[in-house]
Amino acid sequence: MTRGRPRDATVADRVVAVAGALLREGGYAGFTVDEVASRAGVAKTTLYRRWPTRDHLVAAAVATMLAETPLRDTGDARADLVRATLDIAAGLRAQTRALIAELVAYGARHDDLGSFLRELWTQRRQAASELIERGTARGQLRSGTDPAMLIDALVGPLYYRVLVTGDPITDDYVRAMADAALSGVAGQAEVPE
Amino acid sequence: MTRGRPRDATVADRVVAVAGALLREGGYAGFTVDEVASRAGVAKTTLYRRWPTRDHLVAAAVATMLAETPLRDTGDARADLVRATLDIAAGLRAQTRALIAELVAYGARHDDLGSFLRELWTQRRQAASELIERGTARGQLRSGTDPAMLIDALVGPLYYRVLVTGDPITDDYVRAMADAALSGVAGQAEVPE
DNA sequence: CCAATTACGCTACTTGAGTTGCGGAATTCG
DNA sequence: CGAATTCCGCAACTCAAGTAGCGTAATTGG
Repeated sequence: MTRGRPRDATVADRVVAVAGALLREGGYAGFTVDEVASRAGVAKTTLYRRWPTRDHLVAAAVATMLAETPLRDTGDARADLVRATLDIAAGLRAQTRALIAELVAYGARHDDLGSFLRELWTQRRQAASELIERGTARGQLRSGTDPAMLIDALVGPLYYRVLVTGDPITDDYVRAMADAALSGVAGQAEVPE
Repeated sequence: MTRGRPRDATVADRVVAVAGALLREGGYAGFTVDEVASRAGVAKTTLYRRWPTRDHLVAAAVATMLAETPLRDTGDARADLVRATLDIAAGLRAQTRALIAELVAYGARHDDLGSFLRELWTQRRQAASELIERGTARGQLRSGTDPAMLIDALVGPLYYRVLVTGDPITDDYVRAMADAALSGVAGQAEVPE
């Protein structure tokens, strides 16, 4: 069907794997496109034919690194949300702050890359929204709770601490903040238990 | 007292002014050290003798750009906090997202620069903390309110929206979120009015 | 088999960040 | 004044991101 020489299907996998390894090794520093190309046994130009900038390459590597921590729906919306928030906090602690910050900066630099990253977050937020709506339907959260605002209230302070203030994120902190958000934004359950 | 040739005191002012102008003009892109040096009539080496990296230079320029929106204490802690949060939201809207994101990334890249920036935020947070404590003392906020957590709840979602999700920040959104934080984290006033 | 087509590798290039070395200018102390 | 000291400008350099041109390999259609 397609006329010319087919793309080497192994290139993408090899490159992303090498890129991820380099990021884990030396973090943001020590990540050069030349090194990725050399280690993956690919010409730099080939690399640029698939990922238009270094930032795109980093983003691709990080996207595959994001362990998909699934969002469980046990029927207790509050407990599930607290758990999910704790998971996110753990992820933010584990992944170097620098990597998160770089990703954010990349997203701001390139519109297309920003859309790509926002797409990633949106998928995860979508699942959380549905969980919140089910919880609302069950009467575990105040009716009229805006899912987006609740998510912002739960997750926003975490990113703020990691990216801006640098304050530590303890599990106690997360729990306290989640309780506050659930009582403030989500209000009291109308039909307690 | 000091022996050798004194530093040209006008250099810093000129450079920071030029840097700020360049940032306003072309945003993050189009900001090159060479261009700053050339426009300020200073050798690039001189520039690097004062600011160790380009990031430091950008940070210095932005720091002076930060219009010090004062935090007023009218005696009504809740109203003052809502107002301050609206001011911050306005600032986040005005300054290009890219600039904020770059600053965050810079802070993550260089420890020293990160400390410098965190120092900036800390100063402003300190003033807010004191306002919250006065409000608590007046009984306008639940006693035992943790100032840091309240600030996180107020401001965190804003940065989260700007940096991560890209969702817009309307005044209505800010007000709703502030109300929720003030009822959730700060609880009800023990001595209403 | 042959032409068109597409992917790949290689070399060389441009641009901007950051460094190095040196000579000259300004200032203080003796 | 002269020596020590510190700042400045200049030119040349290294390094990494990203680009351009060209030759070649692989594949499909005729």
